[in-house]
Amino acid sequence: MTATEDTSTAHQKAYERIHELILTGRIAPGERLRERNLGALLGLSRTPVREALRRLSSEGTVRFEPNRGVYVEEIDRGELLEIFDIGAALESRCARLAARKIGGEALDVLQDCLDGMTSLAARSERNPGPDYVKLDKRFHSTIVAATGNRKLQALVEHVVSLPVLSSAFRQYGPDDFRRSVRQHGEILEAIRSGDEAWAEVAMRNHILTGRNAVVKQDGTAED
Amino acid sequence: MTATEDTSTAHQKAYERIHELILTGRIAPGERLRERNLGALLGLSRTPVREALRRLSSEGTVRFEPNRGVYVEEIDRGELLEIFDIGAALESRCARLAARKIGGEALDVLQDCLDGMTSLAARSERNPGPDYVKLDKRFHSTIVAATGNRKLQALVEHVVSLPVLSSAFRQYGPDDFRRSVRQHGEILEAIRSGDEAWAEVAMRNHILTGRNAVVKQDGTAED
DNA sequence: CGGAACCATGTTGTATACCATTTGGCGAGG
DNA sequence: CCTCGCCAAATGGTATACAACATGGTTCCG
Repeated sequence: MTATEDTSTAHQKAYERIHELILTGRIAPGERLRERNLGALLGLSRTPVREALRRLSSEGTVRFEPNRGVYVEEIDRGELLEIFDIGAALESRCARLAARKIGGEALDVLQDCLDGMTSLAARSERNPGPDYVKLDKRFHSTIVAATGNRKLQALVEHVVSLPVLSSAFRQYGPDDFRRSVRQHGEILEAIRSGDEAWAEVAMRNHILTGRNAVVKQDGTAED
Repeated sequence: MTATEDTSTAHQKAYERIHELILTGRIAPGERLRERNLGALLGLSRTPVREALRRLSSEGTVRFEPNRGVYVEEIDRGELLEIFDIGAALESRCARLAARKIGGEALDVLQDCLDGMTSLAARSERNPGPDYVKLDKRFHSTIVAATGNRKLQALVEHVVSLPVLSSAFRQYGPDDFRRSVRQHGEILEAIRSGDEAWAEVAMRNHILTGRNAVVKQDGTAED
């Protein structure tokens, strides 16, 4: 394990695995999720699986149809771009607040994430894989947490979960990942120096880069 | 029942009731929520209660501490104001999109909500009560749903759930409610006419009015 | 031959049971 | 008298069991 993930509880594990399955496309949009099935796959009972699905439902990633099952929520390009815009607004705001309020401990975490992402992006010729995504996630989460606003944290966690990661996962090439790492470095530097305006803009730049990647993959290209 | 609420499922009922208990302050911030307790109170087993708590947790309203229980999330004035700003940004954006995309059916729903709120606000000398809040919620939900963006819908649902309602509930007087009704009328008119800029501004005006109410109750005044 | 009702099967929704962990109190020992 | 450790009760975490609903196939009737 590269990231120190809290897989102590079953539902947490279920959430992470299912989320990953959806983001990586192993479970396609519109596809049905059978609770018993997932439970068997993860070696768990239906209960924690259901809790994970509730959470995913609350985040808008899946959809409960009463007595008729759970389905992966479809999302079209327009929606995704819209969400990127919102994510850019929210996260840049968080970066600004973080630059003002962040403490040394959180800065260390950010540095660790950055180091991890750097080595992953440098080492592999291909996509860095799930570990990279976890670090990316953690980096952003740490910044949002540094704002001290828990509700805001929950919010960004949701809006970020899908677009940033799904886009990153899908069609980023090695160069894209390296650029992403560089941008994370800029964000960290800006926050560390306490430059609110820079932090805000660096984050916005980062998110909109991801958005652009989605724009460019114009939907005609299949894997 | 004034609003056509979907209380068919137990967890839905649990969610609404618990949410209401928290918003109305019957359960105080920081207080512990015991699952068996709530189950007994609502006439349900722990399972749907737990699912409701998971959802509330995902929304940032409560906090799960592993093996140590669920607690109502505390929120200070600064956080709340911050959230209002975000809510203003998100909802005004939704209003703009809704003005472009909304259909006749959704407009009817909005009109119904407005009518209901009007009569509730006019009739009672005191605060209109929970029914008003449900209509308010439904009004906003309908607008967000009209954007056609499910992820965005989930997002706004979360950000709105606490601030708009809790503030409205707590210290609005009859005049405040009447003004709120008038603003809803403006929003509906703007959306119906398809005037995106107006819709956006009308919504922002509405949210920031609520924010101002929070600012004014300066924390020194007790009930 | 076509359609509708019924039944079998599978899946979700909810309740209950069991296990792990925490917590508060009591008693023994310093 | 204070402290440490053990024990019991309570509570959360997970698994399982049961009930309600949806679905697809089959059969019976028109």
